[in-house]
Amino acid sequence: MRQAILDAAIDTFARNPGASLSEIATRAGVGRASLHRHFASRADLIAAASQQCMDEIDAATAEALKDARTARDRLSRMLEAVVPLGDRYQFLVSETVDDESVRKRYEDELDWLAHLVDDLKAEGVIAADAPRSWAVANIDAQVWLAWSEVAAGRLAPAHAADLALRTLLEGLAP
Amino acid sequence: MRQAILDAAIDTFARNPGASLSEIATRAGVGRASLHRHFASRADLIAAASQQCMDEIDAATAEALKDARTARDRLSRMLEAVVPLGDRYQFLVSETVDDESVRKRYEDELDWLAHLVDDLKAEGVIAADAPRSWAVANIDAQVWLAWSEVAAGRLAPAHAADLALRTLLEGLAP
DNA sequence: GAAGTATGATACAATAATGTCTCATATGAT
DNA sequence: ATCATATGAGACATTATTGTATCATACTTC
Repeated sequence: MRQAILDAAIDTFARNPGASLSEIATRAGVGRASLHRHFASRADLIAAASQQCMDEIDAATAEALKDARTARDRLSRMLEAVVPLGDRYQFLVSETVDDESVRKRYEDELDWLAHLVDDLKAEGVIAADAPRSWAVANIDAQVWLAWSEVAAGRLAPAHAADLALRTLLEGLAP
Repeated sequence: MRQAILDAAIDTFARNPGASLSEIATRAGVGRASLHRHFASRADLIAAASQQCMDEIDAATAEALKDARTARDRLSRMLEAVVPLGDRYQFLVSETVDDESVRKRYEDELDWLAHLVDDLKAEGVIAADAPRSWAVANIDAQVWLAWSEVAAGRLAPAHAADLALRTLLEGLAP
């Protein structure tokens, strides 16, 4: 039950940071009193959800990257790991999360991506003239795009990360 | 003043559909009483903002597309017209807007994009094997990406649509 | 300067949301 | 079946938000 509440919170708060706890409880299929039994306050729920999202992303990323040798390898593996967690990302960047340590951690993540972009340029995977922040933003966007197309049933989970990588590097042209 | 309220509403509701009217008023730099003088209720404010966004997008799109001859031309001109209105798009797809006629209009827009994708494939601009919904979602994403990079001052407005088009079709590779 | 209009701050009533608590019922373990 | 625990529904007090209204002050027009 606790996880159902967290999942409902992540999903709902990502799109509406002002959503009521009643709405979260309803979406989780539990009573509001039960929600309060698991999470003493709104802030507690958000903090727990934030922690879970960050832990999941960190674990998936660390596991995926441990054997990566090239920057391109890192990018590919990162996408494989993170696309299934697109909704977790979305929650963390939403206005719901207003915690300084989460902010810091997210900024570290962006920093890591920026360095990855630098390495991709050095390897000639990404064009040297592509604005760095533009490349970072596009990587982030592909994560969410792939996740939401899978969630909508319009894309097979097994192909999502590959398609995101291909679109990111080669675009949609033939 | 009325426009300042609408702009604040569009900007704020896009990210937090549950934002309070006090917050909107503050961001608009007006008193809450003044907000109510212009918009009798929350729903009225949202309806007016929705109408404005749709009108702006429709006008810009119609103007941009009137001389387009190829599908690629249409795409390029659509991006030029719509990137500066990325925040308007974001507002319309947010959970704030819960109006059936707006929903319908947005779906018509997606339908138009899907047909554009078909034409782009027929012209060989987009790969025939690219999933249709994937292409549509990527076009939408590039609008928002370009808009937000410009808003953050990381991208020059004059280059945004071009960069979006290039990234969409050719990706980030050299 | 005078008159008319607009505005922000504030108060108020009504409603919604939050956190706390109780109780009848459901669920799980034995 | 019995007992212990968990749960949802609802009540309650408090806080936040919304819509309405008032008033002193600011602003605009002449």
